[in-house]
Amino acid sequence: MEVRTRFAPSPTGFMHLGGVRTALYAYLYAKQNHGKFILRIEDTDQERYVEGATEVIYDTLRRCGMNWDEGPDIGGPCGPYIQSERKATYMPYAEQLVKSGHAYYCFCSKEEIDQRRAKVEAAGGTWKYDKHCLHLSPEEIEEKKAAGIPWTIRMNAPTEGETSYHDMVFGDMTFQNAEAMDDMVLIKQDGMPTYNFANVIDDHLMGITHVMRGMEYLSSTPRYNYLYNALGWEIPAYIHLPTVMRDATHKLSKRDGDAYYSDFMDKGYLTEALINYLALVGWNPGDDREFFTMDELVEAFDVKRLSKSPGIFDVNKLTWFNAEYIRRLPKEKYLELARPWFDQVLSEDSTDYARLAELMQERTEVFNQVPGMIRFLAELPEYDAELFTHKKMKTNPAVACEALQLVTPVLEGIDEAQWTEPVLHDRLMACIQEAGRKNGAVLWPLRIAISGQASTPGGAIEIAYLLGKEETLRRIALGLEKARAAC
RNA sequence: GGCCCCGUGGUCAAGAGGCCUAAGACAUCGCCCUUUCACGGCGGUAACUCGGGUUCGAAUCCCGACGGGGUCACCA
Repeated sequence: MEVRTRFAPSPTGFMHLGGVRTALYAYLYAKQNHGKFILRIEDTDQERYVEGATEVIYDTLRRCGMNWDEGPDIGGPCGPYIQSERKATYMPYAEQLVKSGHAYYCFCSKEEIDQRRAKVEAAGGTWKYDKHCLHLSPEEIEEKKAAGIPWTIRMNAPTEGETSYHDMVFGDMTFQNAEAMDDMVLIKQDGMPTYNFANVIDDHLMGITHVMRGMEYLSSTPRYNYLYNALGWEIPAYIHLPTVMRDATHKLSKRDGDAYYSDFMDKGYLTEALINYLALVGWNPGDDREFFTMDELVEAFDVKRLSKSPGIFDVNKLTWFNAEYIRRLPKEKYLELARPWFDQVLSEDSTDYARLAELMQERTEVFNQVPGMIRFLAELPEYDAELFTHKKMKTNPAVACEALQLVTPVLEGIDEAQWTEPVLHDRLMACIQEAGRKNGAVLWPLRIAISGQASTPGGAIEIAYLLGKEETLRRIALGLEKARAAC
């Protein structure tokens, strides 16, 4: 039988990383079994409708390389793939369940239920819908409906016995019906199905063979199975996934500002790196491989190697992956991606972007660090003369003074048109040798003077080249003053 | 609180009774390379939650405790 998995997000406007990972595993499982990956939008909660939210889902999935075989935009044999457009398909099944005694009309208002609930809880009990409307006669039901009293349809949950099912990750699960089941609402007052109901109906109608979802559904699965059985449908295989956590005690959540796919894209993470990392939170290939393309993941993925315990999302490791992916980028691609970040503080008219990109590529972990790393090129930062002191280079302000004086005429003597790294290198090295100095003793102060900071992308020569003759000389003069004042 | 799940270093994790004086990766620390930083190379610190069993032998099996998470909506 063909494997069919689905990703069924609700359109909230953002793609949660936990959701991205769930989608990823569902995609991988389908593809490695040469099956179909289906996208379904679960928007039965009309109050939560968000403009443009489905586009966010499409866009994210596409950029991640998870192309769906059936979905709202491309259609398919089981459409429509948006639940709000399927409204009419759910009611008949609900009515069928009413007829067979597995469900019933309920006319209780929210307020009435709240009251009864409060009473039970005040008495120290645990509330569960009390089947108040279960035994309404057909006449009573018609009367109430005719009177315009809003109604819902509730599942008539069994109060005894137990339900068992098998999960491909967690193994065999057994629940006492009295504990795990309740008369959950199937059809809401607005006529829309609840998630619980629509999910079951659609998964069946769309031929989903393997249901992948977060482990928070582990304990509600008996209720879904009850529905499948009541409808006479085959229960799908279940693959519940461990939670992605922020730390040991908190889930990744929007409050951290680090839970959404877009958060990471905005910061300058690469989708490939994110996917690669995410795949490894909760799953591992069983060997030491860490780098995977999507195709390699499809090949290597194995449900049996899915973890049961929650995984903490480690930004450190993600960042390392990102840096690795950035280093492996072709030069041109790097420049293309870095350009907007360069533009934040520099202009291509005055800076050799291509060269800057070469220098920056191996130092970039996340693109949002780039502006801060190159800002000194646009403007010499305030710095302390103490920066001229470096024990290993054996420099201090006094040494810097001499070094800068030594170097000034040499640089002044270089023609504007000759201001290239090779020329800079040769002239500088020649004069250093002639003066009998150590490279570091001259180049360290030079770099400090022209950059104003201890750490820069590239050494004195590269920085001088990037800055150009005029600016380099200007900064050296400034540095000289500063060094002098400090001796 | 009831029910369910989980428990190897700071993090991801290998480990499915002896191969474990417990792998690898990230992070961290030190050294080397180097005109800084980074990259790279080398090395170090660091873990089987605890307590009982079972067994000749347990990180691996069982029980309990403890810890953490999940779930108990007309939200998904």
